[in-house]
Amino acid sequence: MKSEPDVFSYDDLVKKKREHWDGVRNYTARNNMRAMKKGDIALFYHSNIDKAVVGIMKIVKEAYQDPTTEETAWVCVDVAPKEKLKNPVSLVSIKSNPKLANMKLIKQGRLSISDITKEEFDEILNMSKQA
DNA sequence: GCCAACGTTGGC
DNA sequence: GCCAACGTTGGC
Repeated sequence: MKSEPDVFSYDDLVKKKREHWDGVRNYTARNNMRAMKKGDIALFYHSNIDKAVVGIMKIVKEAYQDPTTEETAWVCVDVAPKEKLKNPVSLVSIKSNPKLANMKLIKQGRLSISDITKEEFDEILNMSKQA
């Protein structure tokens, strides 16, 4: 899940303990949120300035009506911080890792919420443990 | 600041 | 139902 860090960063989430992931106005991203289950984990990606995966979150509330709009088409989920990565995993390093060549993050760059395989997730975690 | 990618909208 | 025009996102 992507956010611009100058608007809402992983550290902001840590401070707030939990937050609604609202304002999504893209059907694919919305469908991905609808597929989320309570207890699922997700990566927090800083777009624009950082361009790096910075932390792990967990889904604490499944998709419900987005309070920022009257339109019933849109939903949000609630997320909470789980673990901050010791070393952020940059977009450049993700792109240079052949195991991650098929990641939606790369293949569909504009999509703000994309799904990820367990293999990709584990690979990102591995990379975050290296300096 | 530019541009590529791509989703959305509206005319036909 | 197709497609051109337009708007938005995000990397560079």
